[in-house]
Amino acid sequence: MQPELDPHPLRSKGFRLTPQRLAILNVLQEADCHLSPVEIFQRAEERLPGLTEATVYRTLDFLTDQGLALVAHLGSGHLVYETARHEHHHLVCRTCGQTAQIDHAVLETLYAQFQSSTGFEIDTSHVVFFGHCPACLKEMKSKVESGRS
Amino acid sequence: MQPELDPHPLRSKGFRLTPQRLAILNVLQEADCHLSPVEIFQRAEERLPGLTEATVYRTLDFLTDQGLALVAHLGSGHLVYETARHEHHHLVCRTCGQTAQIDHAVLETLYAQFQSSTGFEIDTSHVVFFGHCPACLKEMKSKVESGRS
DNA sequence: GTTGGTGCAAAGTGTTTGCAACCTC
DNA sequence: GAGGTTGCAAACACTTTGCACCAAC
Repeated sequence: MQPELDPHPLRSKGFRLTPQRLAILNVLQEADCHLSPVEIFQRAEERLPGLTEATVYRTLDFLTDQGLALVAHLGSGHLVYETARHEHHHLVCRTCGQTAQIDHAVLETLYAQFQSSTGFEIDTSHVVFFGHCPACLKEMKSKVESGRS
Repeated sequence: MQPELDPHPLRSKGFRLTPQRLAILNVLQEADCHLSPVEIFQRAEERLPGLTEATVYRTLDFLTDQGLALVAHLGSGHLVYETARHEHHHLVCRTCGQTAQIDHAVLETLYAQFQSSTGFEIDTSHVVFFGHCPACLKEMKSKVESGRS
């Protein structure tokens, strides 16, 4: 049964299993949320002193190519990465940056609609919405109130 | 009747109406699509020689704050801007970068669902989806075909 | 005339790259 | 041992900032 037990898809694809790649994968899996390259570097460097940022960038790129990591644009124009393990989506507050997760099921119907109207197939593994969180909404509305009459 | 005819919301808010701001606003409105800061700089600089990139960045930021421009993350981790005039959304191909527009109506139902489940109010002015365009999809599928059996 | 806005140039940030040494296979 | 990976350091692209001058009000 050994061959099927191989825990590292990288090996089976012919890539080398380096401490750097393992450290970064572990960071992503343990964080279980989106992290910026710098955050990933900091956490991985704790486990693997001597790790460099260049390697983090290269590895994140590599892991994304191999389907082991997902990349998204959560705001501020920069990229964030997360493990490819779980199927969920993000809702980001434009005002405070707070994020909420969206259940995958909610989007399924919508995907079908998009696909039939545009031919595009939505990347089911990760979608990001921008909006305003309840707290910021409240604040914005109170400003409007005080503004009129 | 003059006061009510003022065509520039900036003036009425107490901001100055400079050639730079007008040029950049015009570029956004005429492009009628998303542009990167560099593209905006290039186009605006044709109309207003001497314009600098620093001013473009400052102005885009300013216009976004004032609600006259919208900012979005369309891929590659960088920001793009567009006029706040029209209500549409983007679908970006992760493979080739091609974009499609999505009708606003399609999303309205979804927004309601999100709002009730998370309390977030989706930014109705701009949403971006990532996926794969028909052409790239076809290519990806043919690769899978050739890969198996 | 005031004060906000711009140009200029420099610095800052995040990311990529070339190359020799290294380590996984 | 061979070749894929990494560390190092430099280069790179994009964006922001300080300050003096200018122009819109």
